[in-house]
Amino acid sequence: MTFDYRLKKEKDFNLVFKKGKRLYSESLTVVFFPSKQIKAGFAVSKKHGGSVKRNRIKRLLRESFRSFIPNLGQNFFFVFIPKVKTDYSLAEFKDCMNKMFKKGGFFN
RNA sequence: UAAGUCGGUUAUACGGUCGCGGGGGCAGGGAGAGCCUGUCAAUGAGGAAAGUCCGAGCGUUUUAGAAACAGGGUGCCGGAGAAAUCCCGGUGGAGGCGACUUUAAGGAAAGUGCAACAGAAAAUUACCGCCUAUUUUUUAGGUAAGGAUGAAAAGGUGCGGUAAGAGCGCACCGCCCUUGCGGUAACGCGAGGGGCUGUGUAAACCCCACCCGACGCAAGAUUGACAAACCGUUUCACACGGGAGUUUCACCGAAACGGUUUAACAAAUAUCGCUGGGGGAUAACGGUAACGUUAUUCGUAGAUAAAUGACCGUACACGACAGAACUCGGCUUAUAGACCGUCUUAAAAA
RNA sequence: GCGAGUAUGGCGGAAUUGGCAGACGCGUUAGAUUCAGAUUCUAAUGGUUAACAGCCGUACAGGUUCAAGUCCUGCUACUCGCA
Repeated sequence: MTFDYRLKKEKDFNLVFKKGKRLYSESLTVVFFPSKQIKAGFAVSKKHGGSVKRNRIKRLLRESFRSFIPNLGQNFFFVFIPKVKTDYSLAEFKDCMNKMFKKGGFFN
């Protein structure tokens, strides 16, 4: 997942959180808002654990989002919020993302 | 062999595919600029990166300069080091059969405070008791052995002594003074003398000695407008203001006018600070050691919503604690498993 | 990243200089009042125990002291400030 696909600025985050819509699944919440580009950000708080755990979660989320980029037709800002659990796995995140993208109709 | 003691090392390894961070080479595009694209081979978290408990560099504040007070810190001796409350070696105390561990360890005879309850009394004490005289139950005197209270009761134990007792006398121990020897020193070992009122607490205030200005990379710097900085000229003045505890001293003047500086971007990192530094590894020499000196060699993260992941294969001990955010030296805390060495005790054998 | 603070019953919140920990309020439980309930009144209320005594107990682990919620050190959790 390259530099261009990342959501960075605080303005953008605030925009998405204030005006965006939400979808829920077992281990993920996604907030999205239409825009010019596809960009994704990840909100992982201290509730999820120490810095090692938090980095691990972000890596897994980035990896799973990367696999969906070619299939996404419309341009949106996404913010993913994982739910607090003891264990996380890539397959679980991929599954949840797939479900939510189908629900929202983001695929081509 | 068992139980222990102290110290050290390591922190999954190798290969393949996709992906990420910061650079580099090559090729192409472009007037030009890492401005864009492609490609190649390298490279990319720790022993604690953590806590932020100390110290230092570095930055800003007047170049942090002088003195006094306030505030804070440290406190056996010697050494190492840029420095430190750390580190190394020793001394005394405490614990352990021992290897060894541990220790904020100056001053209570400068002064002040506190010592609840209990007890007669908590610092020049006398309730019961004991003894003597008077007397028959008091009064006066002597005394601090015994009782009782307490965490602590006025050197301890024994013998002598006495009306009863008491360092009143003696012996041993403790304390203080003098002194000899050893040690750089803390101190140790010994000799002589003194009968030797004076509790504990300074991690209570405090005294003594030594040290410390404050704030921190979210420090701070650069680029636009308002403005600011610098330079020059003129005028005014010795007052006011300027340091993030206070006072005094030192130091720095103020205003007006003229000139010079100004590519883009406007973001809570656009650029700098931002990584070569008291660096690491190996060897030799000096030192008990911390460490020092010399030689050789290595080139080693620099992000900013913030880089290490996914999948597959092989091996085994089946992988703990855990993620750089200016840098370095210590401390403290978390930590699976494996390996190496040191010494001690007990048992057995020789 | 840097700096500062707080922690005491079920909850809020006291405890002067170190000297009997849990004042006070709320809640809970039991009893009384009532036909019943509310209100009111009384009692109990940290743990261990059937109960008493004793022991333990101020986030946790040590230290100083005769004695620690209080002083010192470490550590954990939470809160606040700084562009």
